[in-house]
Amino acid sequence: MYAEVILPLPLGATFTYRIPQELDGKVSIGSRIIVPFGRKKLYTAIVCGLSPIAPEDMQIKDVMTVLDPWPIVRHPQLRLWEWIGEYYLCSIGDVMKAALPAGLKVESETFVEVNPDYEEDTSARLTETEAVLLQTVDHHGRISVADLEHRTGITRTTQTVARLVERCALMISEKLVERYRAKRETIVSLAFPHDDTDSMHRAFDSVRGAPKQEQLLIALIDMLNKKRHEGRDPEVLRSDLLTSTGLSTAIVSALSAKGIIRITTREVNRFGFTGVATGTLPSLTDHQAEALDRIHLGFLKRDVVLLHGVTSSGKTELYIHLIDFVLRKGEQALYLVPEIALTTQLTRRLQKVFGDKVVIYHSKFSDNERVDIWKKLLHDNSPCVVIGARSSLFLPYSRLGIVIVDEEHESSYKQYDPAPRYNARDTAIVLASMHGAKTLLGSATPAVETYYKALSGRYGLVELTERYEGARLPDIEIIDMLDEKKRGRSSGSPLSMRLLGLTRETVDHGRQAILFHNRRGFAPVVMCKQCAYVPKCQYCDVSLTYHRRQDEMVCHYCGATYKLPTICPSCKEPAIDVFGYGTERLEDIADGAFGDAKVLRMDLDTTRNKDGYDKIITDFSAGKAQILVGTQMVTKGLDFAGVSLVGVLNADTLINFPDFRSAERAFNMLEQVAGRAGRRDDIPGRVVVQTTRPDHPVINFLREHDYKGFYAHEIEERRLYSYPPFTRVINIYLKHRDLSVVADASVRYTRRLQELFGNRVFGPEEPHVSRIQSLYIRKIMLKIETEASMRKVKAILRNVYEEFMVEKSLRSMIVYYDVDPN
DNA sequence: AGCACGCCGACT
DNA sequence: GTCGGCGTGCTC
Repeated sequence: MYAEVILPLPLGATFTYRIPQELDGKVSIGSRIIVPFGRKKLYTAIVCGLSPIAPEDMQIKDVMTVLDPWPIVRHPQLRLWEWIGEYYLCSIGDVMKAALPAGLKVESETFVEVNPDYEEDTSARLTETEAVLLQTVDHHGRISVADLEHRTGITRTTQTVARLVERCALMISEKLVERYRAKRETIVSLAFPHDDTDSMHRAFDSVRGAPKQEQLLIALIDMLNKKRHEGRDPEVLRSDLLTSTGLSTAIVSALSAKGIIRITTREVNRFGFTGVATGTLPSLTDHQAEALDRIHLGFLKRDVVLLHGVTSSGKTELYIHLIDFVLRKGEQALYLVPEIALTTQLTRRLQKVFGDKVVIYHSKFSDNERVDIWKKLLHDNSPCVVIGARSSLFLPYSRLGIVIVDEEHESSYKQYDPAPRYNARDTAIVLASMHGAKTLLGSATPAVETYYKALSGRYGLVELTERYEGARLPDIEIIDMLDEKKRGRSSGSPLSMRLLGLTRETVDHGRQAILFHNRRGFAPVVMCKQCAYVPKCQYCDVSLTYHRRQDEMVCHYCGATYKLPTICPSCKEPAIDVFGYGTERLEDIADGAFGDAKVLRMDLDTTRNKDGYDKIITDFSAGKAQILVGTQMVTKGLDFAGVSLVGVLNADTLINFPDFRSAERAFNMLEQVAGRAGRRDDIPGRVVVQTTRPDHPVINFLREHDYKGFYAHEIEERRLYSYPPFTRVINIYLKHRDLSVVADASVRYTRRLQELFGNRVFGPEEPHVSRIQSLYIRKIMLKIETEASMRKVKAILRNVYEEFMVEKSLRSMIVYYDVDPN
């Protein structure tokens, strides 16, 4: 038999391997196997097909190992992988890379060791590099090539190592590096039945004169009796035994060696939910109950229903009821959230109702944890609800009943880099349909595309217009910053007098304020006051942001850091200064301006580690701070009861974004932040938006919280300029290290596409950041009618690509697609 | 994506 | 000659 195989590489094709006799019958579709690929590398591959026929004119290698006794990828998953590859124009290997947690993708590494039979041949002396390498290997024993290069600082060892192997000095081998480790616990129990008094006496006799062993034995018997008394299994965790006695593992081993106790280990899962599930569902208001009925009705006719509910209208309660409904049918539910960050508050809520049926899955989990969850879903068919970010689409569901996509409009559902550049919301709908399941999209500000589909009848539509317990939407006050400047009041401060006053008032009343600003770091502009020189990133063609905490300039695209120059590299004057405001500086200003009010900051820099985000949220909701300064992050579905003021410092940065989604993005984001104010009816919320464009449509609709008005306005713009949902956009990116090569190639590429697609092609455009990590970029945009056949479009795109890639000078040009871009 | 191979220029 | 840099082609 022959296995068709997917490799985790960006290669278009699948590959065929022979299944050797000894593995006969052990390989099925979805199996995880190890195969040799290329000269020496070993990779994890997933079997996607089996055939008795060998492909012709090809040397076929053998499958090396079958890693698991059963397939680890289910059929519907493989179909989803294929769909993503097709639709988002990337290789299935790219999809596999994103889908499998790293712990399931073992790879080989090359190791070298000294040949024990090697004797120095004095007639042919070693070169210096050879000698250094040999010496290092000798010193370290078996060492990986990567490690060797790291230690010696020699970059190209392969040639040298090859020569040393030829001279029989070194031996090389490929070793599989297994990353996954199951969590194990060590259990201690008596080696004999507890009522066997003879053995018991003998045991105590044998520890006489060893007080610590005796102490441990007594403690163990104590704990075991207690467990037995409580009707639980008579076994004790070694860690519990050690902490309660303060003794070391050596004592445990000694008792084990004497045959008194038995030590066993077992795998445990990492889902340590220990709380108690109340199992009671939240009660629903009349409005909510009605909406729930309408959702159920909607699902009778449609596979997708949009729940359009204003902020604080209690969408989560409805989700919980829907999940419960599905779990009762014995099916699984997937609850997608746009940011990992959102999960904490939500998880607690769901766990209270569903207890250990709640499974959390996102990228900040360790790899081992993710593998555990994968395996749990693979073997355990009992109903559960998975809460997760977009990667949780890839888990091995067996009987999915519903997918809920919360905040479906969120742009973070779209993966931008690396491939697969998929939208989790749209992929969720496909996944659900593969399982015969339903999809519920929920949002206060649905994406224009989604609302359009709902209005045109492709999706069901259920609206929830009442805010929880009648709480009013906050009043929105627009502050014209040009006006403010004219009156000379702001004097360069990022806070208008009005916002300053309101914040002070809020703090004085013992309430909380959120200040939203879309720029992190201390100062977004570094410039020479003398000659206007602006330092840029050497790889990315963007100006740098000054971060004061680390006292360095940071490139927000690639993360490169630079020292702040003391003298201007251009005019040699000591006139370098920083300008503008980022969240770091805002935190400073707020700290100084509001007396003893405590200020917290939430942005990428303060939430780097796993718990950073949690800590800020817990502290702020516990009232440990009065002011929260932050970027985007503060807009995302957080529930702070004490917040009565939200300030948006610069709405212009949102409005002025130069792409077709900027108005939508700005409206959603502003409406979202506004929703953070006055979550309780006893504290009226107030929102202050500072802008230099108070008459912009986005601002006008925002003032009235008028989503439908905004939609009606925006959909006309989209129709007028043929943007989604009336067309499908595909962006084509060309990258090359040489500016003249991309510049020229992109013009010709566009021209060629125009011959085939006519006026559906736009560009080439030099993107905002026209160079990232030393590669120059050009963008070509394609607007295709939604009814057009994607298959044909894809075929044409592939042909054009092939046409250009035969040119020698373009071989090293990178071409990739972004389908349905943000 | 890796990795080898081949060509080129620099160093000794 | 040796070493490192870089472009090119191939992987069942």
